[in-house]
Amino acid sequence: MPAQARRSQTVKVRDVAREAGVAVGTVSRVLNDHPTVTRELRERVERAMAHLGYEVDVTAQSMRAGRSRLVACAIRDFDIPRFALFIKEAEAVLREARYTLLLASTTNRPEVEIALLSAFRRRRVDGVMMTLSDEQHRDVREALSEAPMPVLLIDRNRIEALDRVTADHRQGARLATSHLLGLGHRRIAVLVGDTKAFPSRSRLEGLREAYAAAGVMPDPRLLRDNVLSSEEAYRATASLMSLADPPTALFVAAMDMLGGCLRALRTMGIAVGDGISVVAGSDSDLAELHTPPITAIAWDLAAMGRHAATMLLERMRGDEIERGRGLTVPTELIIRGSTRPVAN
Amino acid sequence: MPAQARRSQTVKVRDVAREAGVAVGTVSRVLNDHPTVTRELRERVERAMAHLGYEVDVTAQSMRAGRSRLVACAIRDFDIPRFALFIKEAEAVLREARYTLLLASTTNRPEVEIALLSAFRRRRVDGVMMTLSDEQHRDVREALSEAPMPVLLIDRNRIEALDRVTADHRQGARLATSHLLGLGHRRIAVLVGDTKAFPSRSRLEGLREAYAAAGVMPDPRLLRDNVLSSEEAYRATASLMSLADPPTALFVAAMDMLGGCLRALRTMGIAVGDGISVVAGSDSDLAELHTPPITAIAWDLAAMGRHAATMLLERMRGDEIERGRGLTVPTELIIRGSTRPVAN
DNA sequence: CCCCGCAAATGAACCGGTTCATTGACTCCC
DNA sequence: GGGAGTCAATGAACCGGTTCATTTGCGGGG
Repeated sequence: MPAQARRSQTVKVRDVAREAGVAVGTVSRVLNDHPTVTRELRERVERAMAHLGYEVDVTAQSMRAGRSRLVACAIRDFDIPRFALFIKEAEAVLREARYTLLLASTTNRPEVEIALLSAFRRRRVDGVMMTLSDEQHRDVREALSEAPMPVLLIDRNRIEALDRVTADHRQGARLATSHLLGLGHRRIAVLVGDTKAFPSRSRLEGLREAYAAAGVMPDPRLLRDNVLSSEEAYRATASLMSLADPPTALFVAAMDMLGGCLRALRTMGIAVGDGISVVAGSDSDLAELHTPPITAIAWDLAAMGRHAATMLLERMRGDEIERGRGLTVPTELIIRGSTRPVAN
Repeated sequence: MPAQARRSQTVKVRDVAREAGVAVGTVSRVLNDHPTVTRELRERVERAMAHLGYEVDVTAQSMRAGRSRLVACAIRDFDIPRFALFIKEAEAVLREARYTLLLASTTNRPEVEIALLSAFRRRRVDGVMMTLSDEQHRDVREALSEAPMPVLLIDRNRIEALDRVTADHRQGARLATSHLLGLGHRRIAVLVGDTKAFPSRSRLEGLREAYAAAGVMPDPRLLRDNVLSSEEAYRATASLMSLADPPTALFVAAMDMLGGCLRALRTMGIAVGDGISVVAGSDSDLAELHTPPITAIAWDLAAMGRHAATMLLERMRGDEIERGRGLTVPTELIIRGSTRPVAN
């Protein structure tokens, strides 16, 4: 069927109005559940719509209204297994409120974040939830402050004016570190991600607090930051375990990096538990079902997704709420067999 | 700032035209890289845009053009870790082509699939890639055939008119089953997902082919279908292993169900490898790093995502291509320590 | 010098809804 | 009976781009 023919065939409010013998304004009011329509006309219009197979053109509605019923989610990389849960729950909440989710990857680069914000504006997106590669980045902050729609930060907290949903990574890291120190470990290797971002900064804080509480000094040579991929985790672990005086414990304080570390340990023939104590920064089937099972920090990403969507919707509704609300989901340490007293 | 004030402040083509001293048509032609604009005017218009901070309104463009530069992806559940890879790669290809990805979950229900197709039409979405809960569902097929935009099926193949990207699950299942039969296993338990959908059907075909080639009859009492969640996998495994004559091998022929099975085996104190041979239907860190490592079927989901997006874009471009093109990515069996000769 | 042909530029009409000032009908009350 | 008040319904104007029939300008040929 030629596109043109199809095009001219589509049923419009005009056609519905003619069929029902009413004005276009009335059809529009029926469409939008406006209260000032008599039951009789409403029914006539609805019959006409059903009869003609009418479907509103959302692009026309968006153009007129200046909003799109779209909510964008931009994160650094959606190939983080547990993050899918966040998105899944957020989408469910948004769809329930008759919004559609728009998804984009920032690849953790400021210029992409800025370009996406601009694209979202041009699309008249109604709200945005996103991660940031660097909360201090001047141009990103400017783009955020100029954004006409509400923006909610995902696991970021440095921009006071914006709403945010975070996990209590500090607490998790503190628990994990205290646990290891309590088992007598003093040479604890730590892998963290991007220290410009909240989660890693926050974990480092928790780590330091635990050391301070124990009256012990951390060894900076055992810290590896900017570990953002499994391959980097592999290399970092390999290099740490090759030190003259290797660590007795490994704290993988980044999301979804456990696999890379375990691969390195296996390659080097080092046994988890006996050879080295391991704590995973995020829980997973792998951590739970490994032999031995791996002590891990856990938090509820599904709840984060739901809260993020809910808070953003509230903000979009324009309710008079104080700016920069923050919600923090707690973290817990699940102690399993991979962490053992240090051998003397 | 009041929305109304902001609203009236936005810069429009009209304003750019006035500033540059040209007609609105010219501004539009510059925006769309139309060739019949002299370099001088183009530059003047571009300067005016930069000066005024002009941003096109995509909703207006969409309304006029009847298309939105949106591509929708609707899958049954995005909380399938490996699927994130598909989406990630598809999004990258689409963004490269200046399309934005719209994401929705069908929760594997036909009525949701139909509702989403309708919502995509109303939004003038330019293309759709999706899974289907049941390719034979009458109403879904009708909704698909009435869709004005191209639809590409993800790992589904029963609708001849539609393009599709599939994995060769039959091959994977055949290899896995032959491998187990070759090790002497005759009591092989099998978990599959929804047999109304292509992947499970296809795996069952491969399974039967392998049995036929070996001249052995499968035991239907060892088959569990409709295993769609980890919890169901747990229960199915537990029930299979409680049989009077329990299986010697377990073929987890569904995506991402390995965790549930392993949990059940662990709870029952059955050792993978010695106690039972296990094959995973999809590869993962868990399969690779388990002790013993678990034999698994692997395929390239990233490539599937790239191909899906590329094929859909070609179709959207309206190129004269035969309808219903199919692309199949190969599967391979990665043999690891979890599959051993049957104990006699 | 004039006319033709071509290319560049113009701006009104259009896309398909929503909004709101206006009209029309009806009720209520004095 | 008539005027005020209420409420439903009307439809032209509008949202912000794009398109295309028309105009303008310019070079070249006769």
